[in-house]
Amino acid sequence: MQSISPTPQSRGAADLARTDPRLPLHARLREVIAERVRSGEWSPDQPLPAESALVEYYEVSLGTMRRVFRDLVDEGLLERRQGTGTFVRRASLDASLFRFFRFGSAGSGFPQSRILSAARQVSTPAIATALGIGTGDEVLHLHRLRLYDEQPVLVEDIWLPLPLFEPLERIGADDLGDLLYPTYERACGQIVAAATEELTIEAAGAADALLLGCARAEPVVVVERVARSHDATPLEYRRSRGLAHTFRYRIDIR
Amino acid sequence: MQSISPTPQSRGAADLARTDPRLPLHARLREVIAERVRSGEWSPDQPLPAESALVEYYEVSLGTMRRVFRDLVDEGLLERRQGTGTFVRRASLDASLFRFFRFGSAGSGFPQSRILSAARQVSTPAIATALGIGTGDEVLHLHRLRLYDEQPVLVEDIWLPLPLFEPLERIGADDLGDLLYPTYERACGQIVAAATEELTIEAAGAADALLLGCARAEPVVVVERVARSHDATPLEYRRSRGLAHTFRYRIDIR
DNA sequence: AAAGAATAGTCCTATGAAGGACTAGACGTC
DNA sequence: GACGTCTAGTCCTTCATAGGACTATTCTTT
Repeated sequence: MQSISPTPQSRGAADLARTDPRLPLHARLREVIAERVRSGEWSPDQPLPAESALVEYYEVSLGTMRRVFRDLVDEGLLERRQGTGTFVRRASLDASLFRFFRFGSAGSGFPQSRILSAARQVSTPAIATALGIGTGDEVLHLHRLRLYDEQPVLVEDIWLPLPLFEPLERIGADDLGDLLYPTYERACGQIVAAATEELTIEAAGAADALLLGCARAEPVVVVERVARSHDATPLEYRRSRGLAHTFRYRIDIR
Repeated sequence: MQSISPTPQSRGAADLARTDPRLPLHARLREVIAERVRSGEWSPDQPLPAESALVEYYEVSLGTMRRVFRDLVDEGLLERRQGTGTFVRRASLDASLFRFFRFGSAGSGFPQSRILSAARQVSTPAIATALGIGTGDEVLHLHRLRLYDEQPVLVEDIWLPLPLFEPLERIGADDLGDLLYPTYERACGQIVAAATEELTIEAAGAADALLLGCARAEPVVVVERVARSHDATPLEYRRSRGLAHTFRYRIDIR
């Protein structure tokens, strides 16, 4: 007599069976889906399969499936549009540095960015730590000035790990555009999904003082950012400096 | 023949009927419950009625009720403990200012606070705006120094609207304790549920320089906080200053 | 008294089913 | 071509039901 097959019927149920059975089903399914998202299986322009399709594939109820999606939306991994579909979330952090600084003519002005230099460089320990690579590994270094209404506002150094961002070298510095993150995605297929920022206050160095048009040793706010992909790989290390007296940051707690 | 009563059966359903019927049921019920929480109907120590009881009272399904609770937990209004109950959330922001500043000996040291003065004062326009009262209305003003390992770290001015916080005047300045928010609750029945903070950078004034032990005009970080109750009434306006070179703030985006 | 077992009350997980709301594209009419 | 209508496909709402997990208390036993 042949033994009844103990294996699940669908491919999806098999994937689920591999997760920790002590966890609730929705938590297990969440990890399975999150893993597929992080692996880059779906681009931000293609919708994920419909919830009804996934319900069949994983053999769970609609309620469970929707719970999973809601958690992943809260987590910032996905976004849903009624009538349209479920999409991998594409972050929009590029202009966000400006939220730290205030300017004379709010609204009327326009932001601009000027690449001052772009060159290969050997990574220092600080850069290597931030990007999770080895000290001495080659990185791409961009030096950039950001303006608002023709006024210099931010000085930025940007470091990018190198095999990954090689395509950028073939783009002229003038063609990188004002927004870098869409360029990363277009040229290198890298999607920035999250970032950590650290704010400190220092005295302006000679070079920065010149660019920002202030006295030496004037206080500047330093924003250090590490941007990451969905799977938490560091993609970019950025150090931005702006005049302290234009700094203003607002935060709502709970 | 008597007309069949068109009114809902339960008191809860009647409350629901008064909300905007174009909204989904869970959104309407959320507002009804949020209003009851904000009105102070339940203290943070008493559990709300069980979800099963509310399901009967409002004549909705368990799924809808749980959706409402989940939204309110996400909003920071409630917290739930399995097996125990659902409670109004009590915020714990008091020590949080320290998260903006770093210190030499992390961990080992202990925070301390010293009230320098406590007195009635007539509110300036800035104070009145922050607290949503009239310019010239009386407020209670606390001047406070916060230390870490005996080292002065923060200078604080705190203003409290006055009929409300009168009980504090009867407490000796020395008995206010290191943590003010629990004292607000105990003495005045006011629960701090949320806050807005704004960070800017200024030059130290003479008095602050003396207290912080730094040179005049040295850069300081100013944290302006407006703390609010669940129903968004401003409870406290606070202006804290700390040395800029000890400042470090970390933020995770998405 | 102390340790363990039963219990009542709470929130949590999961399913199945029915219908509604919203969007984008195809189609036809004017 | 411009404008509506239709339609298939998506996510969204709501209900009813069943059982499990967790906590605090009471009761029993030792």
